[in-house]
Amino acid sequence: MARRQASLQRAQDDDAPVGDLEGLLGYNLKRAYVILRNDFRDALGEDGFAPRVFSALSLIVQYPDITQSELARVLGIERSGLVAIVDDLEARRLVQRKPVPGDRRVQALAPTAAGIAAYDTARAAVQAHEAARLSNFTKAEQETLMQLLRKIRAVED
Amino acid sequence: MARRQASLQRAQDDDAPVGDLEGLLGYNLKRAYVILRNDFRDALGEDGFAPRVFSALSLIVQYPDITQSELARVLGIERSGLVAIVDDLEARRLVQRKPVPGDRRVQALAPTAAGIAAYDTARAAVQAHEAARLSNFTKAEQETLMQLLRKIRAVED
DNA sequence: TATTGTTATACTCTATAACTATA
DNA sequence: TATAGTTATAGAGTATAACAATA
Repeated sequence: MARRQASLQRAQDDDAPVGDLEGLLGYNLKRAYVILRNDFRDALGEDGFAPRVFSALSLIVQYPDITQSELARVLGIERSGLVAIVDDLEARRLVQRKPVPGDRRVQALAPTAAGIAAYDTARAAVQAHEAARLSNFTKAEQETLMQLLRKIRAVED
Repeated sequence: MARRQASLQRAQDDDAPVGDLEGLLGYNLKRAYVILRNDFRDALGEDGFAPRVFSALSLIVQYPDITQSELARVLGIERSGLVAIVDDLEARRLVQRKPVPGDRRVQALAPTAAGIAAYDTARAAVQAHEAARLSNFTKAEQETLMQLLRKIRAVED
């Protein structure tokens, strides 16, 4: 604990906190995550998709007839939380719940044509904002960062 | 959009989503952040510090007599949100609000002896959990990851 | 008995706006 | 006029528990 009682000058320059927090992965992840989440909202505008809704739509478009339970598991959220997300997408006529022959408990989720189009538009906007945010990164740095972030997930208990 | 209608097999293996989302920084950040946040809670236990309270305590311990406004700015949150955090720390007798001679609007924040001890304990626990989470990372990878995450903040608007 | 989708509920996090006391 | 701290409030986001229909 040698840095205690140091000056706050460096922190006052920018909004870069100093000291122990800088050395903690959780803290650095949180700060970076908040920046990207705000970028996301800027990219999709006032009544654009919430991040979770975008992620759900992405999977429904890419894996049509995915069920809600599968979707919840893949996204790492609760089934109950998915209801409002799918309600949202269905209210916008971007996704449709369909009965599955052979198991009447299950609802398969399929994108409408409008859903596919809306997803492509949103994805392009998000990707553009991310590219702008990473404009000071080399391609190699971008790839390394993504790879290391995925590596954290690889060990998940 | 070539991957559309592909199989969900890979996603079903683990909880690793596939497709477009994997290529988005925001998504990868969110997933990694959630893992580290859960680790943080495991590290500090049932009624341990919330992440924000821990961060505030960290700065108060390292920069005693920091004001609430400075603290809010450094942490990137609103002044109003800091009240409950400092209330929490003061209720636990870990931090004290002190009047500042010369400007009676300001409250300086100072850690108590118990606050310093509690911080050191908590920090050690968090660091241990982070080290465990990163056990499959080389030292160089850990350093690269931290550096790239900080680099995202460096361009913040 | 177990699973899918659902509802109800509550709790955390956080931003906005307005207030007060000081400057 | 502007700033520090505060209060009230509301909106996300998300987890838990319980339920009905179905397997």
